[in-house]
Amino acid sequence: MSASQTAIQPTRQQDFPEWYQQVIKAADLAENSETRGCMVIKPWGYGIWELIHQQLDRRFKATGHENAYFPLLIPLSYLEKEAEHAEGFATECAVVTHHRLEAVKDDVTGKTKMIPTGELAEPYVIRPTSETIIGAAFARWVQSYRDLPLLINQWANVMRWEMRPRLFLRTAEFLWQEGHTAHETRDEAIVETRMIHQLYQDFLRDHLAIPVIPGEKTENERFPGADMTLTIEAMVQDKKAIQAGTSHYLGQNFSIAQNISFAGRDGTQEFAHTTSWGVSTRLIGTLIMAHSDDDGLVLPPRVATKQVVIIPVTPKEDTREAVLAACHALAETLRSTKTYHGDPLRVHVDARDIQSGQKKWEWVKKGAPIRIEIGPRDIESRKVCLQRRDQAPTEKSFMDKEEFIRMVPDLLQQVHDHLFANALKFRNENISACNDAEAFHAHWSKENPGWILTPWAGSSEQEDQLSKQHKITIRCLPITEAGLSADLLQKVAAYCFLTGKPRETIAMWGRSY
RNA sequence: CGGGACGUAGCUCAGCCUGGUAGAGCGCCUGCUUUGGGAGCAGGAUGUCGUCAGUUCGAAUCUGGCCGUCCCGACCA
Repeated sequence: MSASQTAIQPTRQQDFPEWYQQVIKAADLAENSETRGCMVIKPWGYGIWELIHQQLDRRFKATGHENAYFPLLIPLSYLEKEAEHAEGFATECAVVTHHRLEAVKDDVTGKTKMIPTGELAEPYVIRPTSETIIGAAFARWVQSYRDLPLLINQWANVMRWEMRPRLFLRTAEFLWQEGHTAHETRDEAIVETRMIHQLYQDFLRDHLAIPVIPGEKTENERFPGADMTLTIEAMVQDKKAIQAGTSHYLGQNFSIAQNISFAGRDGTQEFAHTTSWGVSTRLIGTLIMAHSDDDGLVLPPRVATKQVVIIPVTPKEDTREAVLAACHALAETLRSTKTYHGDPLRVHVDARDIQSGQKKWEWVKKGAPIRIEIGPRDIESRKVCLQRRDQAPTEKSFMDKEEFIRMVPDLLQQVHDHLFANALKFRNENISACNDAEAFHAHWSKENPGWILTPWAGSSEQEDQLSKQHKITIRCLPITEAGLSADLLQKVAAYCFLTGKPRETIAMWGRSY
């Protein structure tokens, strides 16, 4: 392969969706399975999820939540209880209708086929989300205001029969966490909804190096059955939006439908206020699209299963043993003495008997944050050859070994900060204010136009009409204290150009995945 | 779910129009050479041609159903 070529083809510029798929393949993250719309998550991809899981789980527990597990199959009648919710998920539910198979021999071909039999009296829906079945449990568990708040999280798989699957971003089955909480008052439930919203923002910033715009969904875009949906919106490198996490205040809709009621402080029966919130393996798709480049995956250090990869360079047979020993010794020192954000460093020595150039490119494509090469000359000079994934693959620097050991956590943090800064800069460059109809329509005639902010006082119908016309949505009504610069916000006019009315909110529009 | 394209070796694809039971490149294995770089040469292995049926003496090739993938649309917290 010639040196001028990128490791991934096509490039982001040439064909972004195809580039995305090629990165997943080159980094060995996941593949399509025989089962329609479902993915096989391979070890390098699953490792990212394990780290996301582990690190988010700590935050959930630190804020008082406990994990539990509920059934995969939900009685159809449960789903029917909340009408809006049922309607919202109706078109993407997989349904289990039988409970056994019968072997039937085909007289013509002689082959045995398994035929479903034993039809169920009541079908089960494979959970698309668990509000209803967890709500049913909550109804039993909550008797008194003393049982509240009830703060539960579940790590699980869910199934939504999507028409157009895309690895990680939209698959028929995906992994996620779903938090479900019940509270005594509206205020407490809203505090919870907002707290998790903030937790997600912090997590994406501090762990995935992804800046997000936090905001509220419009009624059109809300979770079916919710009174309020808060979202975090990430911009990826083709300037589209990805809804990366949501936190819903469900009001008393589900508690009334499912009778989650309790004896209040004054002895009267009251309905609980519930919330739900989740992030999924979609985060992996988001981080791929946010950070990766034309040479493959770029992993933020905290979710890299191998943060430092040491590549022995063994040009001569007689120094081979010494080089390998030095590599293993360095790895062991790093593992046992250094930490990054409280976790022991994850260090890997790639001692495979293949050419070191090939190894290097493999780790470039897999996105290892730091690569270290050690050869006979480096041992002699007590240096290491340092390469960072946030820099060009050809870039290298030599560093005193002791200094490197001391500096590793800082270097990882530099990689993280660099990724975040780049993503933030890119996003800020691609959000603008728009205050008149002509500019608004012109904006969406461009292929990759980025997001715009507009004053908004329109109706749901008007929102719907504009969405259909330009294949856009109001990504959110941004929380103005967070995410967006005061400069930019000031540029949004006080009157809605669509209606002529004083603006009620600011709307952020974009195309999305 | 509608419109289009496609499904042949691990990957990318040729062969199909004009039916005679499979090919290339890359990858893989072996050997030699090379060695601060995804190298070179030589040899080798790998396919019930998505699946089920039909037409035929004979199907990767023709016909139909089904399944899947990709693109566009609809749908999508």
